[in-house]
Amino acid sequence: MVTSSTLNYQPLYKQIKSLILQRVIDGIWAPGSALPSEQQLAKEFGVSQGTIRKALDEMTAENIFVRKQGKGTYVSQHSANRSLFHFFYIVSNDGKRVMPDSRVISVIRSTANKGEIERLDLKQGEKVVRLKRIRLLNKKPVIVEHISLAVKMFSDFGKKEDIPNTLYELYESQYDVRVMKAVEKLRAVKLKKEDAIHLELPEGTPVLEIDRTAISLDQRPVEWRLSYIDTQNYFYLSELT
Amino acid sequence: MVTSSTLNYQPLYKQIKSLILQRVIDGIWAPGSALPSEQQLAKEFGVSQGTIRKALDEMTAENIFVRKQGKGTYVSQHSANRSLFHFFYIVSNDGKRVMPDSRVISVIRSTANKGEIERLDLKQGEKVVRLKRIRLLNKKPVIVEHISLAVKMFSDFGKKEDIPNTLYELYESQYDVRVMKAVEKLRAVKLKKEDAIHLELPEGTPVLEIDRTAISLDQRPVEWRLSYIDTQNYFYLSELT
DNA sequence: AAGTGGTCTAGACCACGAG
DNA sequence: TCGTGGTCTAGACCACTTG
Repeated sequence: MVTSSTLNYQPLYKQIKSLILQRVIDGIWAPGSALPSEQQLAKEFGVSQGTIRKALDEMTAENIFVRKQGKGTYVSQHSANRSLFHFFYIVSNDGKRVMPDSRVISVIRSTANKGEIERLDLKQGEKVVRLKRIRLLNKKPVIVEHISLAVKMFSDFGKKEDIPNTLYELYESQYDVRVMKAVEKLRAVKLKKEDAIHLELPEGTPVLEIDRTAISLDQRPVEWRLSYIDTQNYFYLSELT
Repeated sequence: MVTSSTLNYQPLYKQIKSLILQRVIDGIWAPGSALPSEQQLAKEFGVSQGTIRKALDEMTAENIFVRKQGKGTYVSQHSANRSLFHFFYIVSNDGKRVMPDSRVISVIRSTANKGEIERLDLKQGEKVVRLKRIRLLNKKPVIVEHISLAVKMFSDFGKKEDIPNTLYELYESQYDVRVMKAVEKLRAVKLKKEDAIHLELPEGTPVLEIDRTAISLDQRPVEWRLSYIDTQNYFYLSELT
């Protein structure tokens, strides 16, 4: 008899991986907290320490966990450092990373437009929150951001809490949504009149447009962010391997 | 007695890794050829198969090797697919990857200018080869590239052989230089007059500038490439994790 | 069937951090 | 000194490729 086992074959450590991932998604281990030790997990799942290790190794490579030798394995959280720098690729001309500041221009609620429906995987008529803000580097406006979120995921966004500099931390702490990945499409465009005011530049100046969709741990689109960047003194850094 | 062993500590598999890397750099295993099996390497280096495996695992992650289950481990080469796509992040508006064609405009030799000295780590007065070419997507010019190479590394570049579409393959096959990494700085700028002619666009059109330095296996800068891209119908794709 | 990479185990020991 | 992650081994077996 031909079994389907050969088709369904998944290495043990991959299976362990999804079991562990599910726990993270379910919030059984909070971001920042330590996991049980490898030995404990091995005992619990009934596999060897090496197998647990291989699962955790892969998840650490995916930035789901952080390991600290001699201490333990931790559920990674978007620390200020990480959310600013790991997803923030704007660098000053001398190559140094810079800490951006931000100022909110507006927060409005509306019905999703075509771009939002597409990128956030919404249905016609669903509601969104739109946040417009500028980001400053060395006190000068450099980026205008247009951010869209689905209301169903972020119902009271901007109503009760202040909007912090690093949004991904807020999504995680207040809405239990963890951004793990982002896809960016870059192009050069002419600065629009409405954005020109905020960047204090003439209309038509070439700016870098970044069309970013942020994806959560469970593969759902979380945020659509359209940024316009003045790259006269800063650039976007990309390292390819 | 306090030994320095604790300071010099390097895991066995790291040591094995550098021994193996040296062989690749020395060309003892040609690109595309198969390595000895893990068991053979283990025997040769006097370690266990698992240790060899860990070394090869890391090097595979670094794109130095390619593994094929049931067949062997191979020294990776820049196949057309890889050099086009792995270092080529321009995608059409519908998200599909496109195969660029290229047309050489000029090849000249000169003394290195300031930018070249800096990026290629040259001394004042050293010679460079400059290649200017356009790249076409669907028969239309989309990219102008200004490429600079150190003459000392690529002495007869452009003299005897035709210049192929995929330069990194040429560097590898003719000059024994393997590009393993590239750093790109992106910004939006106004199209210059000299480039405008080639892209068939008005002077001043916003274009994406990519300032790329390619780095070899042994960490030396190999190539400086300044590209200007018309992003009206194409964009630059960046995936962050 | 033979050979290769891929997985898994059980157990040992090392380096690191904290008490 | 203890507990944690990190390394290493020897040996077994599985899945994939080729003859």
